[in-house]
Amino acid sequence: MSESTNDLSIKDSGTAAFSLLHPSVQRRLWDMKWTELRPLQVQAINRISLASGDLIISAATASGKTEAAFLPILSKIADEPLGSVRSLYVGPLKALINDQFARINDLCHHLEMPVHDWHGDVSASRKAKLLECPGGVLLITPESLESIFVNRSTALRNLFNGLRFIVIDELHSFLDNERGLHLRSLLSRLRSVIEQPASVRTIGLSATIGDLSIATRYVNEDQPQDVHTIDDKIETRSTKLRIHGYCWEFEEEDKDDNPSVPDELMRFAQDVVQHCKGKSNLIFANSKGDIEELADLCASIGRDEGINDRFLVHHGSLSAAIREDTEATMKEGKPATAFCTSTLEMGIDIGSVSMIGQVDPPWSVASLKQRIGRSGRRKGESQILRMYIRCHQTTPQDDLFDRLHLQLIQAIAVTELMLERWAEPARLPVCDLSTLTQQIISYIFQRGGARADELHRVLCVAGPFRDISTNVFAQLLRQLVEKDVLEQEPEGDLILGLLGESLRKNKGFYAVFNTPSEYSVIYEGTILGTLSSAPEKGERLLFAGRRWQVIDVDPEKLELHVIPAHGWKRPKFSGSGGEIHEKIRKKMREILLGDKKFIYLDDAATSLLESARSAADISHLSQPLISLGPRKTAIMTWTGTRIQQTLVSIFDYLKVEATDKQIAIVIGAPLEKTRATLQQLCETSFNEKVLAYEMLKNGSGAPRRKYDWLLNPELRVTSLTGWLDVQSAKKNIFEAHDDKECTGSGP
DNA sequence: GACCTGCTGCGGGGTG
Repeated sequence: MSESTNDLSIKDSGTAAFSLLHPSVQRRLWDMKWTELRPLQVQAINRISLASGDLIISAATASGKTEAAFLPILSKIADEPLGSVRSLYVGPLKALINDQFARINDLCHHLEMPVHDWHGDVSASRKAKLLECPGGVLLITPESLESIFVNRSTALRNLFNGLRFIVIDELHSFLDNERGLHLRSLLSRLRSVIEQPASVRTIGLSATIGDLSIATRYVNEDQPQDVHTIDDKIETRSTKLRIHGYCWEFEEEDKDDNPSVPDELMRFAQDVVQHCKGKSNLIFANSKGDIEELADLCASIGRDEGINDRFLVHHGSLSAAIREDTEATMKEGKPATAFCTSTLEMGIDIGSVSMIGQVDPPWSVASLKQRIGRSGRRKGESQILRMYIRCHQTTPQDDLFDRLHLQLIQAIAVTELMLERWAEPARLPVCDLSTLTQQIISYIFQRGGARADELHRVLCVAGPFRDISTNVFAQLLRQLVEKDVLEQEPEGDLILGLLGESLRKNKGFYAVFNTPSEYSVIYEGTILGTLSSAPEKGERLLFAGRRWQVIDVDPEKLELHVIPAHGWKRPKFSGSGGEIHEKIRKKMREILLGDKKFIYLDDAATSLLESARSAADISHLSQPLISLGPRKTAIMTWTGTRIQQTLVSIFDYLKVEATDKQIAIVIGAPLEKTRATLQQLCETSFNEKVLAYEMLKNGSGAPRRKYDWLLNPELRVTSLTGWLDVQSAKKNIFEAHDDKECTGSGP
């Protein structure tokens, strides 16, 4: 080795940590001309090299988390012989795995360490190579890990028997959804296959999250208190913020093929183009339709004004080729703006971005934080965020909730909460019988059959489905036998029935999340992406940042053929939204009823806030109940999506007409009658099951999971009761009701 | 009113 440690100026704090690394890893860092280890990396190296147990590294994007984990991991497994994968890396995206594969391979330059990747785009021959000679590091998606359990069950033990580390990247993206539950189940099943599961350490890499206790429970449910956390909260980059307000009369949808563009919409798009000009930018919007529409409008303004910047699109309904094209253009570093959904929120490297735009408020503070983190990644640069908020033009005769400009108020609320360094704590999913069903099928197929008590032990006692009682589990098994998903053999073993076998054979089996079938949009044999519903033949269409005309619709093959055209029409996508946390709505109350000034608002936003506040004042919004005329009363709930939905189902049950108005529930009854209803509500004790039945009957608001259609009503209700929040809903009403009694004055 | 994520086995045909 020609270099000596003297050539390095790795700072003192890092020297000791550096000395803990394997000589070949050290040598690679010299090659790469690293001059220092970041504090986060020093901590992680010490922890992984010198201690035992699980670990969570929580830090902003681009803080060097991957190296923090893999420098010491590679050092520890460097001299282990082949014969088993030593470190399993699970990532949520194929693109992320490709990125990380290159980075980890790079670190292994001087090591005799194989690095394997396994996901849907990896060739069968590469997969065969791993199966033939397992060793080193394996990077994989949860779905591909599932495919190993289903299709390579005999190779499982051989592959993983000597496993030492499990790394879960972007851990925050797994905490509160079915996919994360799926992954937990797979990892728990993996441990049950290997000889010394206790010696496997789990390391989670996460963006900064609100509540680390959920993440520690995710990583080690038995001993969450033993999970060490490295929380790198230091945000050295400064943030520049601006909220721009716009206000116009929105047109009804579904007009002709060339809708006119209102002046204020034009002003908004021109502002976006001005702010973006000559730089690299990401503009996030809340819907794919918005993205297509705005990208088209900005591109045409750019052309008219002779601006050479590119305006691109990126969202989940576009083909991989188009998305990769956008990513590549962004990476080039030439002036370009990508209009995108949360597809560009996570850690894929798209180079340096100078400005982040957000059209309308984001649904969560956590997501806003992630988005801002994508800008100002060069040393010394600040993060720049511009929010563009579109509001309805209103007159005093309009609906109260339109006059409150809730979009703007929500934008200020998430901004304020972000400045307070708060973010939504995740909630682990409860009573997810759909994902449990998928795991039952998977386990039975892996083992070629299983007894009921064995299934229960593996999935519900050792695995993550602990919140499901023995009784409900038995009911579920009976139901699955009834539906022919499972069959019981005379000796008592459960095997797959006809339906179970066909579900398992379907290539969609490996994912636990819902994916409805959609139309492919095709131009000259190339698939541009997908649409959930087909426009009529001859209609115009904005798609993938270009204008098209539909020339053929094939409902059998689900194909939509298009040719370039001039007119335009916003495309329709289907989707269900997320949940808004109650703290955001509480903050909105504070903003609407207070008089605090916000320096980051532009003039238009400031005057919209003023008019919202005066509407709030005139309508006595601080009161818990507001009369909206002879037949309508608003109950001011100021709470999150889940409690709102629970309250609506309570009113449905009481046969009272109720509508969710974000910050309130509007009752179809006069004030006095509503007061009586609330009195009744406070005195009644509700059975959650009854409410869940009510919600199921109305078919609205409740989450729909992939295999819910296999459940009978009783099991559906059981899984819904885990989602409803009756206690908090009643508390919300109690407080409002008590408040009224205390103040003794109605509006 | 609204995001995102993932995917195997097998048979047919072509090439060296």
